[in-house]
Amino acid sequence: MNKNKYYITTAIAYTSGKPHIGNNYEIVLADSIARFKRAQGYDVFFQTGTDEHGQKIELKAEEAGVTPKEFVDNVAGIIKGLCDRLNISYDKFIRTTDEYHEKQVQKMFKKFYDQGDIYKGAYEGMYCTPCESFWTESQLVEGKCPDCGRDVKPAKEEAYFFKMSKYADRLIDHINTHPEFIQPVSRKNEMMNNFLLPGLQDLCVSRTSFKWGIPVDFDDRHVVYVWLDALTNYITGIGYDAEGNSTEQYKKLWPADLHLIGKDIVRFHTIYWPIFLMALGEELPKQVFGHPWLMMNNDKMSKSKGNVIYADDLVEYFGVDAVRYYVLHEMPYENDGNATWELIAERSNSELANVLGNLVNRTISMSNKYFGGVVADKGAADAAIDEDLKSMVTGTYAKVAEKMETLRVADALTEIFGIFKRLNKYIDETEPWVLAKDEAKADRLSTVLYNLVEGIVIGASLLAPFMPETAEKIVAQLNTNLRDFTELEKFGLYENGAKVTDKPEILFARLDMKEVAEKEEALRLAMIAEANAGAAPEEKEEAVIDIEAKPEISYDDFAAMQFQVGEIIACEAVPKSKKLLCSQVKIGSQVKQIVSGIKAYYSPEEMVGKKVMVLVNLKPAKLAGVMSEGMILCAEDAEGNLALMTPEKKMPAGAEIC
RNA sequence: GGCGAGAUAGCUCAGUUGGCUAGAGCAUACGGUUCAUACCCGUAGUGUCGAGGGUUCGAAUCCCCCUCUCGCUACCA
Repeated sequence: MNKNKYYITTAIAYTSGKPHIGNNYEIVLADSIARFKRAQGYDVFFQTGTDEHGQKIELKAEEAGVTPKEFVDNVAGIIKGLCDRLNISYDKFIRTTDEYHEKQVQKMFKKFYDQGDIYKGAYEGMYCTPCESFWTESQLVEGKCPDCGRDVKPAKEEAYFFKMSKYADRLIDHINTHPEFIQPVSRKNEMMNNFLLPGLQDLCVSRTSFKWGIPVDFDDRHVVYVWLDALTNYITGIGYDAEGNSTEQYKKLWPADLHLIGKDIVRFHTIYWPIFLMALGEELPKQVFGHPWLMMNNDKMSKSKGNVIYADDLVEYFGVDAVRYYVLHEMPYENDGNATWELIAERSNSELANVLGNLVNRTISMSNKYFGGVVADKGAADAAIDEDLKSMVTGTYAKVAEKMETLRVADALTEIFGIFKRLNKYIDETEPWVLAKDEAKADRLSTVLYNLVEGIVIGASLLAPFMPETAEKIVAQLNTNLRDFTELEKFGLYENGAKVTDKPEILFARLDMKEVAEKEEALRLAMIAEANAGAAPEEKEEAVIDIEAKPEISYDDFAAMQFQVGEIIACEAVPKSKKLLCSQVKIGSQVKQIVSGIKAYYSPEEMVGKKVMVLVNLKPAKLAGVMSEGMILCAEDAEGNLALMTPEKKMPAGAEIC
């Protein structure tokens, strides 16, 4: 055992709305690791929190008719409530609107600027409001945000940039010399191949297009943009000071031992965050683990599909530990996991109710039935059977600890349940009900029951970091306490002659699959109804779309563009591309080949015969290796749906549009 | 298009440097048992190991090629 510190963090949750179980998975995982490390004797500090700035929140607040602060206060409250329901043992809940955080972010920004890491430039491109991301035209997918698939607006703004390239070589070196830094390793390869080796782009770290953020104190038109604001929570939360007056706590805890994050933000945690830290002259975190996602029916959760699962609904129905068990045990290390109400119910029945709950119940029942609840080791051992049991039970801690060392939490749980399965088998081996019929074997029977109780106590103690409530319930029924981790390799510490409860409580009731299905269906319908009710007025509002105004142009600018009606005489999908159609377009007497990114909205068959609006004199270019000699024009709505522009009356191919 | 991962039992997956009749869990069937929440214990399976070719005494494993899936990324006028 040791007194080493262990600083673990989760990503901070964005407060634009209530998170679903897929988001909560991370914090349950972090919690089980934190609890396990604590039990091992580490001086653990576990930080989580909320990311509360940005344009999206500004807009959401406006929609809701409240101030941004009121909005995030509410959501942060919801998130804290979920943490409580999930029994999360965080030591610190940071909010990026906390005053000390905002102050330090300003100081860091200034420091970077003063030392030449941040410079002022201009950002021009397409902006996605929900993602708060700028994209170059070429990055867009079908003219939409490549991240979320939603509409983007052209925008240009003055902005501060961080010189990433300055630190790239050092980072590459660090990653190469610290193979454990990025986990799983497949993510490391992606970062190296896609970003670091080709050359890092500078990162935009400020915005002028919205106000809900931390102001840049020497240039108040700017607010600090998301990553510099959010990532730094890991140090501001424990008392970092950019002017050198960091707290003792900070000096003790930093660098973090583990940043637990979703695989979607690995890039920010393994590239930008380390570089910020290098620029601050601070050490890098020891490990970043990008965990996979929890899917619903192998599909992304969506309110309109009615398949969003919220932790509080699950906790209410299954109980907190059944939910914790499910997400911890069913999530693979590297691939996305899957969840449905049926799967959770099935797991709860087969593992929790049958294996664990029933074991505790039958053991206590027998103790009461045969010995009035008194559990005593009468020393009547059957060496062949008992020693195998004992060595299995006492050998489990080492196996579990080994799995936890590499964050194989699901495997650790499987090891622990091995104890309970082994104990069930022990009952069959010893057949207590047969022993009970023979007075001469009373001592043997007593010892058997003692061994069972002792085994359960050890198993429950190991289980405590993962299912704290259940572990407590078990030892309470056995009238004892959870065992310290230093004593898990000893067998026989249960107080000889102690008495178990005479009213065993059912730990996990068996669930009727039909009822589970009905419950799920009811929630699904309610959710769809809510989504529709919410969506209807929204659609009305979006009947009109405003896009950002472009600079005025002269008539000559306009006249330079040649628009004509084209008739599509043939069309086929571009091989090896996901979104492109290649059309042969008849314009007057000539036929041009034009490639367009509209495969998602029009099939090649339905394109043929259409009269469309074509920009004819656009410089030809190769798309996905296919020559394109113009542009077919489309209208686009807020969702990014495309519609071809066709003449309102019959017009011949080649007719000029002017 | 680039880089990477993968395809094994009905389902989820494990199979180290090639080596006995290819495994585990869940689900299924059968048997045992009755302390217990109709539970627990045991037994049994079934596999063209994605397709094809090659190296080898021997290939799920190594090489080539093909098909499909997935991740990251680029392009998408």
